[in-house]
Amino acid sequence: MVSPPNSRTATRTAARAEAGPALSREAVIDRALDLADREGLAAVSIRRLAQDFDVTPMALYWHVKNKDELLSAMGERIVEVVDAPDLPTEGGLDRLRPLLERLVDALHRHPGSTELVRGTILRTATGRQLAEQALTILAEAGFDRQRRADLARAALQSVVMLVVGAPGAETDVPEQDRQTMRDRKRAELAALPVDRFPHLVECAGPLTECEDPTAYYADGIDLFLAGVAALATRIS
Amino acid sequence: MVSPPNSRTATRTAARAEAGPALSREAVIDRALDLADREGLAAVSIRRLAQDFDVTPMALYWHVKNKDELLSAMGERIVEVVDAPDLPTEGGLDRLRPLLERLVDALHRHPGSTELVRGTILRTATGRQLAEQALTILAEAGFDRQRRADLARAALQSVVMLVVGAPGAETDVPEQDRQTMRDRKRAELAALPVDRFPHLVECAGPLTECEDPTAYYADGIDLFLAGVAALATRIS
DNA sequence: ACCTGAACACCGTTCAAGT
DNA sequence: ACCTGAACACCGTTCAAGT
Repeated sequence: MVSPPNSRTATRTAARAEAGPALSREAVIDRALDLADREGLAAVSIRRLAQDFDVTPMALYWHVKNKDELLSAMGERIVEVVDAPDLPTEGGLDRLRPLLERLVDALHRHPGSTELVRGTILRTATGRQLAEQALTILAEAGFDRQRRADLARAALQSVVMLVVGAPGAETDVPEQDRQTMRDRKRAELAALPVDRFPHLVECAGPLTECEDPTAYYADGIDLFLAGVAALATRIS
Repeated sequence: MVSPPNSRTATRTAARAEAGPALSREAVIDRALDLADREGLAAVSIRRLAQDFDVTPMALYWHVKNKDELLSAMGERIVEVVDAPDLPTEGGLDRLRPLLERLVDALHRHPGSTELVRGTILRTATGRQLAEQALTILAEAGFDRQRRADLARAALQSVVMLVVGAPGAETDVPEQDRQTMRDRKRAELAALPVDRFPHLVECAGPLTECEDPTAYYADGIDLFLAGVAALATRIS
């Protein structure tokens, strides 16, 4: 029994059929994002990705410059899908809300890589568009240059923080271990001495698990907007 | 010419004299924190630390369980130095301010490792004390269990965010390259088309460099407290 | 109690070479 | 244009052995 002349290619093609699309820059980035969501950002390695594509590690270097560039591209990719809203000419600070909501939605699709967004947001087209819109709204609300820069930054960072810091967001650990991890944390808090940490014990549940993500994100955005609105009344 | 019987020990002792204190769990953690501040968290490796102590990598495993435990210990160490204030019985939500201020001060001492705090804060004694105090204040302000859990979490995370997300905080890059990096970013923003990104161009400076850190942190805490205060008036 | 030596399974990356 | 092979310098970690 002899192997067919191109058995190696054949098996590779078969593996690709399982693995999905052929090697390309886009495919690499998407696969890296999925991998990060499933097993954590630490699981993303050039060699691991190459294995998934049934290709040698060096093949990836044709499509991405190096690992740093891959990580940047992942962050940029997450933001680029945001469909930035048109900026109404009226509406005051409330016009910030749709910006933040859309960004949350985009980040929430890839929580495992959301922290990468922090470093890339001002380098992507849509990220810059969102920042420009935020700065415009803040300028019209009367904030000076320094203040609106800080508030725009805080807006974007708060959104990132909401996602990566959500209760029960253990994105650094493989998917199947996450619930175990949450349960362990919760039990740890619940077992604290009640006389010294009554509130921590009482809040063990809501501190370790997010029952209603929609409400969580809405409340998070509310908090930020309430803060900005309060500061705005102080200056006028 | 023969070497003295214990020449190896002698040179090692000499190296230690340069390197500082002898090997110990505390020393390892402190050195790791300093290394992270100078060269970024990525520069912290077991082997690199061992080299700094003039010792084999395996020697470290006597003092720390593994690298993960070292990273946790670094985060815990940063928080443990906080001298949690006594909680006044009166004063309302403003009592949150000293909590956040002291945490900012502590984090600010090790910006390169501050992100590690996110995962360890509820596992340290002082972290739990701060959280318990925050929850107490929020409970007395009338927030329900779910809300005060989310707000306490937001409080601690906002502080972390303020430090790691400060303009010009390029903690992932070696110390000597940071100014260059900031200048590059600023130039990039300033070079954007003025017709499409007028505010981004205008704010290129304040977005990439922090002129007055004290004011920056104070304003950041103000923003959060203003938000919480506004939410508090909505429920009562 | 504290440290070393040898070994293993990973990692990113370069460079010349293949098709 | 796109991929491979070989090689290099790193990394975390285990285990048995030394003192």
